[in-house]
This record gives sequence, C-alpha cells and structure tokens, in this order.
Amino acid sequence: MASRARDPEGEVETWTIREIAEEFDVTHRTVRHYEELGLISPERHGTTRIYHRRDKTRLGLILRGKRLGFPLEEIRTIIDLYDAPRGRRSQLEYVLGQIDERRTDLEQRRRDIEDALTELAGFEDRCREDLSKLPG
Amino acid sequence: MASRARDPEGEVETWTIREIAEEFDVTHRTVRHYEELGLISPERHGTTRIYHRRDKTRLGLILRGKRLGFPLEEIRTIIDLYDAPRGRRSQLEYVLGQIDERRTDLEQRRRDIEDALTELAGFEDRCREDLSKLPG
DNA sequence: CTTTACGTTGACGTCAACGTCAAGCAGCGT
DNA sequence: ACGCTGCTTGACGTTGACGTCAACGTAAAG
Repeated sequence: MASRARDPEGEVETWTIREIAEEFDVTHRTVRHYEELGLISPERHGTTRIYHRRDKTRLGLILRGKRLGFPLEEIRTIIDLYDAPRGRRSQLEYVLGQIDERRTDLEQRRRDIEDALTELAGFEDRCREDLSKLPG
Repeated sequence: MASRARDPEGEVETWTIREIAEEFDVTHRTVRHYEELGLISPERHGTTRIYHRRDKTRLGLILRGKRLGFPLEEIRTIIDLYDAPRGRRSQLEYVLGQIDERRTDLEQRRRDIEDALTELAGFEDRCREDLSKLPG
C-alpha cells in the first residue's frame, strides 16, 4: 500500500495522491479540492504531493464530517481547532466554547438519528405484521 | 398561528405558505422548492396553496432528513416509503429491504457521531487540563 | 529513445439547493 | 376606485462540491 521503494528501514511512510484517493475511495480531484480549501496541506517533493500519516488522519476526519452532513468550510474550522494554539487563557476559552457548540450540534443530530431509527423500527413492525397476514 | 378566519368550529386546521415557512423557520421559496421536487403537495384553493397537518408532518421529516445530511431526492424516497402501497408480498418485501438500507445508513451515522463526541470529550479534557496549569 | 503511467496546473461544466428579482392577480380597508 | 398586502408563477443568479477535460512535466520500462 505505502510507497516504500525509496524508504530505507526506519524512515516514515508516505503516500502518493493516487494511493490516498484509493484508500479512502475518493477521486484525486476530491483530494485536491480539499487542499484548495485548506483542509489538508501535503508536503511537496518538487511539484509532487507527498502525503504523511497526519494527512490521512485529517482526511479521515473530513470524510466523517461529510458523512455527518457538515459543509467543508465548517469541517475546516473544526479540524483546525485540534491544531489551534492553546497557550493563552483566551485561546483556550475560545476553543472550549467551540467544543461546546460542536457538541450541542452533534447531540441534536444524535437525537434526530435516534428518532428516525425509532420510527423506522415501528414502521418495520407494521410491515411485518401486514406480511404475516398475507396468504401463503 | 393557524388560519381560523374561515374555520367554523369543528373544521380542520389549515395554514398558508407564510405561516408554514415561519413555523419551520425556512423561506417560502424553500417550501416551494420542496414542492417542485415532489416532497410535499399541498391542496390548492384556486391558485393558493393550502397546507394541512400531513404537510407539516412531511416538512418535519424533510428538515430532519436535511439535518442528518441526506439529499432531498433521497429524502423523498424515504418519506414516500411511508405512504407506499403494501398490499402485495413483493411490495412489502421491497419496503422491508429499503428499511434495512436506511437503518444501516443511520447506524453508520450514529457511530460517526459517537466517535466524534468521544474525541471531542477527550480533547476538552486536555484543554481543561491545560487551562488548570495556567497561572492565575 | 519513445511509450506508458502517473503526476501537475488551470479552466470550465454540472448538479443540488435554494436566493432573488420581476410581474402579475386577488381580496379588503378606506 | 385605489393602494396595500399577500399570494402566485416564471426565470435567472449563486454557492458548494466536486467532475471533466486540456495541456503539460517526468520517470521508469521496453
């Protein structure tokens, strides 16, 4: 999976854009798009992009955010939060405030999902009941 | 809230597009857009749209679907499912299959949310720890 | 040394989900 | 009768999230 051709033992693993795209099942265009928006910033070897483990971590976070329906801009502010400076009290308090907003949002979504699953279960019961009443 | 001017006691409640939009905190344009896509189909009084309770129910489902990040087309197939004919075995089996797909999807999203909340909690702990180490 | 594979940067296209006019009709308050 | 308000139907604009070329560089493989 990883590009090991130029990696003597003990060096860090790196990946090309194609390997990254394949692994996460997206197109290279998508990966580049995320870079244009500043969500990832891979190393460059000349003009060629070199992806490290932290880029994979971020991409994982991006795609999870997408599955949850967050817009990319919002995703950027969230994952940037993890790397934000937290040296001063004001900075830490800002980050903690952001965390609270995120949590509130996520908890709303969780409730929505619970509700949807509950309804779905009830609906399934009714369907199975209908089915059991059919001839045959 | 409801238009009662022409409602003698005992008649069903109805609402105008503006009332609906206000109640759900969307624009009338949004409501019309959903109608164009076939997600709701209010009664007409001449050219004027008249919304009943079932329209409100559907709009609620639509907006919840949106909060969960589903595209409108997919939302339409889901809420249509609840009204789908289920008289024949093949129809019921189709519906049950769709329900299963929906549940799998929702459960994936729930896992994503749980993960995100867990990470967020860990991150908050680290931040609070940092904060407690600050002077003052 | 050319082919082939994979990489690069634009630039334009597309689709969803509306926003934003424009222009018109319909009732009703004075 | 007249204007105001609220509703209507187009029709075009916008934004986000990519898709889809075109045109080019480069490095290993035949």
